[in-house]
Amino acid sequence: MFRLSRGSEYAIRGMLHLALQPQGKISFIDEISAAQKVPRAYLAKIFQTLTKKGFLRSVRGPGGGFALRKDPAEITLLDVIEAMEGEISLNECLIHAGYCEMDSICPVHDIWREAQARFLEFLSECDFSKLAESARLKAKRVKDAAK
Amino acid sequence: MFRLSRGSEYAIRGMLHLALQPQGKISFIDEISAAQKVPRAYLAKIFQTLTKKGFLRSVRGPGGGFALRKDPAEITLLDVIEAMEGEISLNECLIHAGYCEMDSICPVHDIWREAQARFLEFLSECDFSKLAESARLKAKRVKDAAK
DNA sequence: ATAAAAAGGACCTTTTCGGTCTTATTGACA
DNA sequence: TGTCAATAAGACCGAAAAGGTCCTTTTTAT
Ligand code: FES
Ligand code: FES
Repeated sequence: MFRLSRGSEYAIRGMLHLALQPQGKISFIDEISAAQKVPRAYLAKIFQTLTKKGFLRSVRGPGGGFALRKDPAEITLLDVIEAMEGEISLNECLIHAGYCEMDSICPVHDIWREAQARFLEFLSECDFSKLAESARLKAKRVKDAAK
Repeated sequence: MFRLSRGSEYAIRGMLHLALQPQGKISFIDEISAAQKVPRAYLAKIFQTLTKKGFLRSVRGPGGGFALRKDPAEITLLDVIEAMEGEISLNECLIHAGYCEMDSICPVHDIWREAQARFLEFLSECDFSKLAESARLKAKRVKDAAK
């Protein structure tokens, strides 16, 4: 179906939520899953893997929760998506050179490579400080319009 | 996993095979599936749907087979992929406006829309006459190198 | 000690993928 | 007219992935 997984989407929404908090603030899963409308248990699992991958800092025990481990500007959309889905390749043939015996003949190969490169580049240009910024702008616009 | 389906790949390889034949030449499934290393029965099914979608012309009975129905230059990669996978949208939220209640707030939405637009544009710029052309070039290069 | 959090992992249902197989049709040709 | 070579149509299937749930363990603030 060629669609990003829900897991990635949830991960991104969750991280964005954290990026919008005051720096270093610990939020807990319940709050985030409610705010972002993501199933609690699922989000918990997602945050576990994001923690293992080094994007989040987790604190256990009462008052515990999650916060970003890195500067939002240091985390790109691509990073998060790859953390969730593994390395992205549009096509089996792109996974490792040599997988496809037709490499040297098949002209579609080059198209995939180029399309993928552009796509990844675009995603890697988008970091969470930018996302947070534009989320704030959007929220403001909505508020202003309501007045 | 964010990968194009094999179905699309096979479809593209099959169409490319046809695009490389002299115009109007009828090829049969057996020949194509052997040349492109695609399971015969599967390719047959794929060609059925490509026929229904108007990309191929099919001829039944002895000596029957398939040929392109349109000028190769009139068929783009995007056309074929969409024929196989349905309309592409990177994200559930992009399928129809209004699906996602967070449209007006979520900043990721715009990123998806843009990324998708670029991706689709790229694929729609690649038609089968170009592909055939570069396939011929590649084949020639391989042959020359073998000398 | 208690309770509030995350960590870890087993398990589960539904959907999609990537096919196969069987049974029609169709039509060229002997 | 019968036979055979081809596609058409569609039922069916196993494996994998998506998208979760649930339960137990560990940590830790109070
Ligand atoms: S089929 Fe492998 S690169 Fe085209
Ligand atoms: S969550 Fe729907 S657009 Fe971002």
